[in-house]
Amino acid sequence: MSASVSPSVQAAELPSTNGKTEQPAAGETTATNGTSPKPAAATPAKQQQANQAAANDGSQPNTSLYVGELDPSVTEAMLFEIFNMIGPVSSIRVCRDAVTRRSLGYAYVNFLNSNDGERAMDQLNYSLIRGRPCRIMWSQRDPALRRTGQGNIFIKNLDEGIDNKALHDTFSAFGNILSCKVAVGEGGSLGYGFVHYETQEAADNAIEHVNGMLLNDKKVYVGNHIPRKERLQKIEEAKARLPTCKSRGFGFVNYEHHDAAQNAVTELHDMDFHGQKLFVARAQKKTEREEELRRSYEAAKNEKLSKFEGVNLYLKNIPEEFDDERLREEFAPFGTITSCKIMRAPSGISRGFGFVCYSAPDEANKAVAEMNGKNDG
DNA sequence: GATGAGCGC
Repeated sequence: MSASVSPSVQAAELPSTNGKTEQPAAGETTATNGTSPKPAAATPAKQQQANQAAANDGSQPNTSLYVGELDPSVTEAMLFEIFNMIGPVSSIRVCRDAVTRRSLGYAYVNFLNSNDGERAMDQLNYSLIRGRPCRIMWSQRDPALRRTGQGNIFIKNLDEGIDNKALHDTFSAFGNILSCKVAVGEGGSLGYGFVHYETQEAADNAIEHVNGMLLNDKKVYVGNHIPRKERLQKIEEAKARLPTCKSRGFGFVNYEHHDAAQNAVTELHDMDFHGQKLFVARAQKKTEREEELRRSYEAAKNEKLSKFEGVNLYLKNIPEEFDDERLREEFAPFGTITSCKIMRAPSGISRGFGFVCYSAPDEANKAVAEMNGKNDG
């Protein structure tokens, strides 16, 4: 025998919302006793067929609701009291475990008249039943839509003041919402939630417009919902691909044939690669590479030396208060100065020596002849 | 920081 409860007694105490005689919503129950009215005709068979047909072709029958997030203590009778205020209810069923009969936390509410479902959705969604906000959706027997996750989005960093209704109101601007919920714990909002749209277009629209925006002064994240399993899997994949230590910025590629290696050097050396100039050259032994670097450093040094040969003057006992400009003024009369520098400590204080470089040796010679040993006074 | 659960007589 079914454990469903006939709500006819409670129903009799409710104010009639439509002036007509209340229909006892006993359609789902097989329990009868001598005093209750005859089990209601509930939804006429034809109406049920029509509803089912409508549900099958994707449109809504407007009369069948799924009511979720119910406390296990919620009964058909309680739901009848609430939903029959909207319009005559034809039947209610709280789904229960077949063995333990414990409530599975959801129920079906069927209305007699079309559009009462819509009104119930508007007026009762997220209302508290036994202290818990219920979540109302259209009854959708075909599980395909729920399984694909199409149009399902995830929102995080929600202000604690944002509840189901507020979340629904914010996100209803982007499309038709099938289901919406803020995750809650003992202390209220957990700061994240879900909005499942009818279409992926609506979801994309919501992501585009709300991701990174302020909601109650908090910058929220909005993205496609990724099931936990998939997410963990992605994290693992990412870990596997990432190096465990920092790259030193160089590596080696071995080709099978010399031609290919040669070609790589020709084509890739100095090429822009992720914003950096790529260095591609024949791989050298460490000692070979060190030798080459030492030689090129030596060459650069020699070039500098020869460049300054005969034109660069070393000066010492430069007055402490001199700056480069003042030094330049002193030495300008003897030729064209190409560079001029007083050496300084990191603190900026003059070290009392420096360099003046002329464009030609005879200029430098003239400066030495005129300035060497000269007192600044 | 965080990625639910869910569809019947």
